[in-house]
Amino acid sequence: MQDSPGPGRPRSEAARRAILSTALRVARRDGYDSLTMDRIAAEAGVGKQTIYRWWRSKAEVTLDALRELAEEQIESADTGRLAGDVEALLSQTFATSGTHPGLDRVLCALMGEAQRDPAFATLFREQLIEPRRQVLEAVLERAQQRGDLPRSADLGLLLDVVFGTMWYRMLTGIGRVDDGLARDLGQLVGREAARGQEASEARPARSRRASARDSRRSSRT
Amino acid sequence: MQDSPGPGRPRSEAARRAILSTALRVARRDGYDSLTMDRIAAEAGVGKQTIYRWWRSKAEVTLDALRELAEEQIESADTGRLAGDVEALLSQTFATSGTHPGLDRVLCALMGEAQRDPAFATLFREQLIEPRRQVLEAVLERAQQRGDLPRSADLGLLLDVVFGTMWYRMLTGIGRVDDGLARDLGQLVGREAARGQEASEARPARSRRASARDSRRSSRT
Amino acid sequence: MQDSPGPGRPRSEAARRAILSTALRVARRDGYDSLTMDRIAAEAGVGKQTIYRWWRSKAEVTLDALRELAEEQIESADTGRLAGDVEALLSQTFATSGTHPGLDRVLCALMGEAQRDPAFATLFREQLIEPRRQVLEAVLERAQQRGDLPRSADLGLLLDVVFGTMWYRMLTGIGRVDDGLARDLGQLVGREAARGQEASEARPARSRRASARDSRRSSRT
Amino acid sequence: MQDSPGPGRPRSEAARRAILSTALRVARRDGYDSLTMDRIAAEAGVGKQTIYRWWRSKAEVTLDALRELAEEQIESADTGRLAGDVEALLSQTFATSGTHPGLDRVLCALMGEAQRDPAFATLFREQLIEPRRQVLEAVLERAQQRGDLPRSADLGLLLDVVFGTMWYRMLTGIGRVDDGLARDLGQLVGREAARGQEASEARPARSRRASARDSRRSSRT
DNA sequence: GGGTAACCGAGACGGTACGTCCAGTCTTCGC
DNA sequence: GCGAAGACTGGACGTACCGTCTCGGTTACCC
Repeated sequence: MQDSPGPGRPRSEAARRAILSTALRVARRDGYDSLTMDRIAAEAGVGKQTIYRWWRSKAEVTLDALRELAEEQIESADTGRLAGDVEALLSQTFATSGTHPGLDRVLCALMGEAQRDPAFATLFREQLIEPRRQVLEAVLERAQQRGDLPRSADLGLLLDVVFGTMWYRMLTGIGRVDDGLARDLGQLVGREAARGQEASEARPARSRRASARDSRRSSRT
Repeated sequence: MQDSPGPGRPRSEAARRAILSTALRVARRDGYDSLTMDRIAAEAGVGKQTIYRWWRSKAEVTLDALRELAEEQIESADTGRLAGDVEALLSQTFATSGTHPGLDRVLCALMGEAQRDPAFATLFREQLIEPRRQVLEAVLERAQQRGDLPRSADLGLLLDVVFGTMWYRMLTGIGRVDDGLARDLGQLVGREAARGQEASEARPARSRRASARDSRRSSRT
Repeated sequence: MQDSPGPGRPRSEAARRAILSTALRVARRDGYDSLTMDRIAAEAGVGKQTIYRWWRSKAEVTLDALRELAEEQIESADTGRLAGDVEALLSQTFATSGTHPGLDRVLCALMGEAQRDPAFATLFREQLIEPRRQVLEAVLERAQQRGDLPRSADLGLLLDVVFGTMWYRMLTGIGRVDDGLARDLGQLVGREAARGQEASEARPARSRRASARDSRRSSRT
Repeated sequence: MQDSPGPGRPRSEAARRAILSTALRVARRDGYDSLTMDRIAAEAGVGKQTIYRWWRSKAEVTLDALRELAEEQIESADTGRLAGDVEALLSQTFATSGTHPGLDRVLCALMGEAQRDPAFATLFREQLIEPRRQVLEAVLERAQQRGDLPRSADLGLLLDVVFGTMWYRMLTGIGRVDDGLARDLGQLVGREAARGQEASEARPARSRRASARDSRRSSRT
């Protein structure tokens, strides 16, 4: 089962890289809205068809570029305390935007695109939203195993709260997305954990979904 | 200080209403993306210039229509308990989307537009985001006066958390935005209040911004 | 049979003059194409309705302005010789364009408008084309009475040739419309007169239309 | 020196033909004024951009269509006599309008457009006006070589007179443009030739421009 | 001297065409 | 078969004018 390239010219890695880097560069420098397929093609020295052969829209190109850029980083620290872990994780996430000016705006633009194109919305969720959730979820589950967080805690809700607050500030421009927010959210999660533990003693461990990966059904209907 | 109409033909109220209702109807029925200036004009029986005379984009038209629709509702209940008040408020907010199918998608689309057009972003924040924040802020301040919520609480953060979670679920499609979420968030705020009270006893009442209207500086830098 | 103005506010002479002078001024300065009804109204300090009440189009306004301007001049000299009379008349006509820069271009623009609007074409012919023809026709008829031009001469054709050459040069920009042309055309008419006299002796005075006012039927079908 | 097509998709000949024929058909049937870019695009089944890629205005499209239509015809007869040659040439030219109803109106409309758009005026002169002049000029030069027309004759003036009279009648609607006119103008030119010959004997052969192609300087200043 | 009627300015109205931009597809040649 | 180049259809955009309308207000006459 070797991946025989089959007949014909193989895909050009150079073109692929040129497209991705051009898309990200233009989007960061001039704003995502001034990014057009024609412009990517022109600036990357590439035919438009070559782009359409591998991606369905400029949103997917940008997402791909972003995903590649972010592939390195997702690493969760282990400070021993839940609040500290969360804070460290968020702080690290926010730092990326700091070192890459304009990246946060591109991120917001993609969230905007996800509202217009359902196909892209799925991709966006799978490749950008979910991976982050899983990292934080891992941190929370580790806390559960340590006993810092009761088994009954609604992990999905906590994920939504943490990432929701972050996205809300980015999207609306209300409030900064910085280390202060990382600390605030870390402490909030920490307090919820403590509170949850008391609750778990009071209430006899109501069964909750172990995984928060799909929190679509996490709320009571 | 009457509003003298000035010279010239007065603005047509009929055209204004036709434009707003057409925009909202089309956006809800066929999706915000199939809403075009040409189509609003055609279906409202109106010249395009008449739209551009009073609004700058279809986003502003839709926002105006939405604002008018929402003008009635913002009423905060008073259940006597903070968690109950928050839950009631959110529940009521979510109900609007329930009774107006497609409205949530329009809302998300507008949040998307706000990412592309800074001028619209400002309008969107001022006319849709901030009014909701103020209603919830009033609830929180009432709780502070009742003593249910310590003076030291960071109201801005609480607002961000509550609305952030709601928007995050709407925008990503992860998790429902229903009465379950209203309850969860109400309880979370309630717990934060209790926790804050203990904290306020421990820490000697660090000065915090009284108003959370501008939470832009609410995080420690 | 006095022209009792009847009831109601009388027409504003000030507005009429402002409209005509504005139209001519703008058309001469910025070109006829940058003349719009809105602009006339704005620069003349007049409501658009006031223009439409008295004229049907900007072409008619301009024609009116032009007609008023030209009302003074049409005066035919009498040099005693046909060629001299024609040359003097044309020379005088061309001089008007010389002293009023941009006027020739406006004239050409009106000829252009006459191609698009049949109603205006009639007006244009009656108020600008025909009056000039009649002046020249009078000169020719005077020559006939003097015996300088045979009765059998086709006056209509001569009028067409003289004015046609002038208009052709103005419209195409080929060749100058100046005193040289006036002399050339004067001499040409003079020669035709002489030639016609010989012909009239040879051919036994075929009946020709006395008036060239309507040369529509002047050619043999 | 072959015309290598270069890279990229070659221009669509089908689209080019569809555009030209649609433009001419609509202009002839419904009048040049009801010809719009949108309509050409729609009826030709073509994107608007494709029209704008190759032409600058509907005037240029129509001119191109007209030019293609006229490419066949310009053929000068040789009757042996100057008057006959001119008459034959004009008669043939007028016949084109006869066999293609509405074509004369389109021609007049283009002359009108030339008054509004200097860029088009140049094109119009080069591609429609000048070619006709050159055919007649060739006839006149042939006459000069035969000795029917004196070397001293002002060819430019004769061209202006002949075409000027024709255009004047078309544009103003005064007088027919038919075989009668062709005969009248032929005879007029014939008489001028004879007259010129006498003059050339009297006056000692004043130097005149050999070519009348550019009669811009043909008149004495 | 109060009606009445036609005028006046201002400017919003429905509508048509414009010329541009971009999306997504198609068609050529060359590697 | 992939890739660069670039022309293609299609559709929305935002602007410019047109010719009409609807205000408040003015100016004459005529009873």
